[in-house]
Amino acid sequence: MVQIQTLSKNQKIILDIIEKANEPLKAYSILFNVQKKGIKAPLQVYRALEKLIKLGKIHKVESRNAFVACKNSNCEISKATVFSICETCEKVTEISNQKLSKYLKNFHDKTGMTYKKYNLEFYGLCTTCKRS
Amino acid sequence: MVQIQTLSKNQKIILDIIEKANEPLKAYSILFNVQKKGIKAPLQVYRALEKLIKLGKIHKVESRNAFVACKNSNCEISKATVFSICETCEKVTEISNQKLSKYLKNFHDKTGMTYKKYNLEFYGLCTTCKRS
DNA sequence: ATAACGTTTGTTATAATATAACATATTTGA
DNA sequence: TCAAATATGTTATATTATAACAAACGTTAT
Repeated sequence: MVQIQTLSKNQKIILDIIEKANEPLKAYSILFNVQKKGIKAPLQVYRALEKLIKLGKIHKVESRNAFVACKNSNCEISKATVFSICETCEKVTEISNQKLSKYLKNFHDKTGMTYKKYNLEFYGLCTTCKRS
Repeated sequence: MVQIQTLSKNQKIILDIIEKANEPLKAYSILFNVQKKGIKAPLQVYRALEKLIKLGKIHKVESRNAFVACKNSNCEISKATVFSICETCEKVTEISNQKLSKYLKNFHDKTGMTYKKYNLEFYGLCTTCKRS
């Protein structure tokens, strides 16, 4: 049975804000932005974020404690994320590279551990910051 | 000139605890453990952690806000980390795989961004937890 | 030796990030 | 239609991390 997931009110509001932002958003900055829409408490934000992550609509950029909309797998549940992060301007880009994905999906270490998902973050200098 | 880095008192104390632990340690759990040694404030811990990371002696497991000793590059500054994390027992292992390291070191995306370092975290089930 | 510099320490206060616990409402599905 | 699952609202609190300032220490060049 195909599950068509409809988002709840809070989830829609929060996804909308994250999608419209062109940078990763922090939970409390999201909270600030949605207070006029009736979402008053951190927990309401965190609960929506949790669900949106589970659905693959957004990702958490772990090293930055920030959240970005998924640009790659349209509406699919994505458990494999790769980001490039500029350490100067903090610009974050989700990388979609088939070869890399395939390589990582098939990676297995000596221990025989099964990997269900991964998160890879590259840190460096973006082309703009490299110039200046 | 080769710089032989000697650690300061606090740095030694904190590195010692992290090295002796067989699991990632949280900053405040480290703090609790070193209070008998005179380290009383969070900032003292965080400052030592920051330095130890810079020296490559320890790594931060970003998704867990926890710190582990570097098992791989003995005393070298390590900017390329790969961890496997069991989502059930939370066991964390640093992975040292030459092929993977080489692959990631040479990776470059379309944008031309220069990567100085990366952090990769695999999540899954370790062999022990798989059995039960 | 000592001045100058960078690093480390100690300390208090506070900011930023995230979850617990409980009551109620809403949606979904057999 | 009623039971189960999901979502909401709310208050309180836990956890993680940094700001700001003053003092001590360590290294190096004179």
